[in-house]
Amino acid sequence: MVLYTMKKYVLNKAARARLTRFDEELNPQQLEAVTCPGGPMLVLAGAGTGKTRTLTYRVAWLVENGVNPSNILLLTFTNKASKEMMRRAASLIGGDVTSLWGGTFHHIGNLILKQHAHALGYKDGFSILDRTDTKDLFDTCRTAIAAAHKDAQLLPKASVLTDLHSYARNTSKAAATVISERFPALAPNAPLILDVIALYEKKKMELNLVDFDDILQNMVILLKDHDDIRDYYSRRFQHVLVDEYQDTNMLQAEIVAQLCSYHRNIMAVGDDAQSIFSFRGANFENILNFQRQYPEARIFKLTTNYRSTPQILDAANSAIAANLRQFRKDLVSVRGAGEPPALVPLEDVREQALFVASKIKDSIDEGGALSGIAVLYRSHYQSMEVQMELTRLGIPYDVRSGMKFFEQAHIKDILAYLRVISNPFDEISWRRLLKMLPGIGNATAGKIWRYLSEPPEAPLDKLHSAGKIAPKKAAEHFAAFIKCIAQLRTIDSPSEAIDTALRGSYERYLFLTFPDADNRLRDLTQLSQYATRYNAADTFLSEMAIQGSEQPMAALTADKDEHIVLSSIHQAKGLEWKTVFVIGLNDGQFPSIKTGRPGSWDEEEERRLFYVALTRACDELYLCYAYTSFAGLIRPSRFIKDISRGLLQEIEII
DNA sequence: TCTTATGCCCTTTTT
DNA sequence: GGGCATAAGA
Repeated sequence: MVLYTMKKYVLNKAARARLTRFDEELNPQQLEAVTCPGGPMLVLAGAGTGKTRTLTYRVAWLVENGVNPSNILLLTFTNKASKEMMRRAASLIGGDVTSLWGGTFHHIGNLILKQHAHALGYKDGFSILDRTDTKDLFDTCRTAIAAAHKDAQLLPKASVLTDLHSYARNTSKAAATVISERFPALAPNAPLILDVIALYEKKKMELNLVDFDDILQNMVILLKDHDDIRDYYSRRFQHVLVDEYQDTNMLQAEIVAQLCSYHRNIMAVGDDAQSIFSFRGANFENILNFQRQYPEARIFKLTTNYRSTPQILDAANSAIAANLRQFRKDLVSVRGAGEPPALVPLEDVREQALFVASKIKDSIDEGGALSGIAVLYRSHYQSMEVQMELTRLGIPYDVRSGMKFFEQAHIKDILAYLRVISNPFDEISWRRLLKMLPGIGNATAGKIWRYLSEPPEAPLDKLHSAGKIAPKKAAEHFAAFIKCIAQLRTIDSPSEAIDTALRGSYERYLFLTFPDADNRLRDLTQLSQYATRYNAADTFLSEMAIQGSEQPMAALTADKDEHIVLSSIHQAKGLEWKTVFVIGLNDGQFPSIKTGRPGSWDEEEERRLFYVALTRACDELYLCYAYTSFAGLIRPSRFIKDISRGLLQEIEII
């Protein structure tokens, strides 16, 4: 086990002077939470009440009061959020908090797991499966089980199996229970589904692979079953701060409980009305249970909203009021009056795109900042028309939904080269690489993998003789591939490895396969650039898998230009814009088609999502819906009708 | 007959 | 981008 050196943290005089401003810069509610001496605390913070601010000042206050930053753990929903908080905390105290551990559960979990991989039976260089890899592996397991049974076509698709399994693990329930409770339609196939899941778990271990849920589950195992490990980390982290507590699941709540078991200085911040990740096992009842779990907990409430005008806030409060399962807390805006949110009926999605784009154009012409505008929607595909219209008008935008940078085919392809070197048992990546060769499809790739994985020789050592299994058509390409892999084995630097894989074999495939090969090649060159900051492939690969959504490329592309944001509401969480357009507010789209009856649990979650969307806006809010589609007349979202009459202002488009 | 390649649908939300 | 049906190939 690695021991960390604790350096004494000394605060300089200038920093102390800055800190006297705390009571001027925080309201009494925030100040009380920030300066709480310790013990378990739950901060119930409504939308726009300065949650991030409170956490940031808390970090600064702790350090100011002599806590070494390396004894603080800050768990956030995205890595970006924790970096931003750390940066601001550092500037508050005019010191340095870089030794603080901050990031997502998965990020911190990966760091801890690396230290103790052997204790859990992993070999060195395990690969982390991202969302798409997980599905791939489930698909191969599904096919294998299907082949052994006649009625296999009844098996659900890999994506359904992935969700089901993940949900079961995140809620600590048996898969069979989840099937009967949440997927009753699948009940007749339950035995077969359980077989697929069992095979998936077995393969993952054999292939030295770790999926996202493993990271959490392994953390729980390490902390619960290994007294020395729990002792070490729970003593080390004198203060544990958790943001977005309403979106933690069973495993995460358990991890938090274990990590703060020694000092019991836990600060959980959350808002039950913004719990929008229950499909992933998140349970806002963790907030309720907090008081049961820590009976001595102090509760703080933040109810002053600094973000939105009273008109926007009234509409949001009115929208969420229909939810029965919630803590009541009406937020009060301190801002001056503004315009009521606009309700905009439009003929169809095309008109909707035209409206949004022309409004944005007007705003720019009047000198408005692009960075103050966002278009939010329920599902990624709803953004397409708006994207087209913005492109036509030459308005720069950044899309934050759909495929992640690291989930794109060409990125995954090139990383597969590095992955088989780092973890030669990575069947997923082997198959991916093999299928790129002409004439090799699923079946042949499977044959070659079975040959490679046969002991006693290691897969990488057997590769040179695997060409004989491939069809003649692939011979030339296969030889080049073998040569490329051999070359890669001698390279440590991930950046150099990417270049080698590109030149040695991938570039040819890229131009033969993708019409937009130029763009993709540019991405890969940038990826290689980015990789120069890592000197070992496995750290590079695991970071890439875990921080998938962060898109570090965006920062590198030097695209510092102003742009508007198109985002799913889920990804917009925690953010704010001066002007917000919420589009596609039609029943069937939002709430989505699968949503249950009014009053159901599903519907309440969708309504919370709606509430999150409305509360992203500071000054201007547009709620757009279409009244026709290719299918005929469609209805506006039932959530719009929940908002009291008079709070919205209907706009007529001529 | 087993495989690979291709064209045409549709698209929840994600660490 | 993924799933699925179908055409083409070996």
